Amino acid sequence: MKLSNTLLFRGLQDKKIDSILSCLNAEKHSYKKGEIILTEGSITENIGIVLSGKAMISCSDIWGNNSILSDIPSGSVFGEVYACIPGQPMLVTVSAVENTSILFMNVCRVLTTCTNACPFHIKLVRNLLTVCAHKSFQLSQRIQHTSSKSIRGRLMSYFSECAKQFGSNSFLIPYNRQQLADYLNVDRSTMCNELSKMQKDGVIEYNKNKFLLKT
Amino acid sequence: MKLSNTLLFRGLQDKKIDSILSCLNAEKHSYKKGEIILTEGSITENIGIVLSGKAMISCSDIWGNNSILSDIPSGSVFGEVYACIPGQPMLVTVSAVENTSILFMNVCRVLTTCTNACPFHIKLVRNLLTVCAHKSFQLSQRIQHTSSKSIRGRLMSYFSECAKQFGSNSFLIPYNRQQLADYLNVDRSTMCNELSKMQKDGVIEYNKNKFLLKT
DNA sequence: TAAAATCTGTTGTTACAACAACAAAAAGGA
DNA sequence: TCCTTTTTGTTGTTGTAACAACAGATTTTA
Repeated sequence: MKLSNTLLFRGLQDKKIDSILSCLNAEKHSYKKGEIILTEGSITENIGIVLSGKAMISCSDIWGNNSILSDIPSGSVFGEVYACIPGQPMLVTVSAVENTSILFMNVCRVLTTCTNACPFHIKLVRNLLTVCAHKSFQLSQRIQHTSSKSIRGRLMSYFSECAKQFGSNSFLIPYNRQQLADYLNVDRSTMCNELSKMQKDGVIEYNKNKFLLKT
Repeated sequence: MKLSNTLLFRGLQDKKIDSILSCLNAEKHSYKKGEIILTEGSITENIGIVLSGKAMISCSDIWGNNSILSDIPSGSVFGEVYACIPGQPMLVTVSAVENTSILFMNVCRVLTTCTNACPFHIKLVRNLLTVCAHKSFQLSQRIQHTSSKSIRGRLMSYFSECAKQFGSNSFLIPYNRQQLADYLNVDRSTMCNELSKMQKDGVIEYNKNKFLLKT
């Protein structure tokens, strides 16, 4: 993953990025599939950016129900919310969906006023704002997808968005069945059942992670 | 509502705020209880700040189910996500819960790079980042509160947060019953029923909007 | 202060989603 | 290749939440 291609570093040249990285004490870490990257309840002032692999943000209640808030593909950022609200313990857990390498950065310097107003820092703050807005937007979407009472309604809401984003009625989803169920906050087996029905009803077709939304 | 007391203008002096307002073409508008302020599907590059009254963010699906994402008390900001993602149509509707006056500001200037890097603009961008992070955090919380399968679980999750925020087991909630149900994504009557049961069970006590969480 | 409108609480019925338990298929390792 | 593990799909049962319909309480306003 090239950093200059990410939302966070968009518009910054490689040289500048390097100097920013050292300024922010960037550190690389690796995680195996399933490992926890940031734990619920912990406090962090670092943001992370996924260099390779994939992570996800989730939370679970006292009964062990697991909810996925969003996936974090390569190039995406996490922890920015908590970095921007110093001292706020995390409500969520970030974990590696596959073997993943992460670049952590301490963004305090960029956020506190004491910084010398160098144009790259300012650019970075603006980018961070964009990233934060996108995250917020994603969460709104997730809330929308889980607002329907019925499983079919939730699936359709999610699939509609996928189709829109892919620009095609045929698309891949980044989740397996259990993860999709956790994202939509429903029971996996019941959801599988509903998917079959939808296929029978001619609403969708699917094969593994590839779905076709029939109009 | 004094602007210098808001998160968005924190740390800026009244004089500076005035000059920023004129720079951002700030305009005041008034809305009657129930009126829609921003409609789902529309495009805006303005952010709004509630000067007096109260608003809320909601969305509704094709069946007419209404979901409340968050309330916007006096002094709070809305629309910042869409202002930061130019061209993105709104997924949600903002409406006035009571008679409300709103100050709209066009923040494009602050966001685009062409701005002269005056320190007040930079401060404003940083504040906007904080606001955006808070909004994201609020949405995470809402997702958590609706992740339980049971109504009681959802209520307890929400009440726990309220108690924590108030710093007391006794607290006021900003929603009436219908709104609370829409926030927690459950049926109002069933929720009322559950509230009674919880009171019978000695878990909570309540009177109108005042709740007591018994440990 | 009476009437209207809104909000809250209650009950019974019904539908649908959770759950458990298992079978089949696919992926991963030895 | 076979064996193990993980993932996906199926079925039946059960519980719980949605829904409808209404009564009582509270607020609004004429």
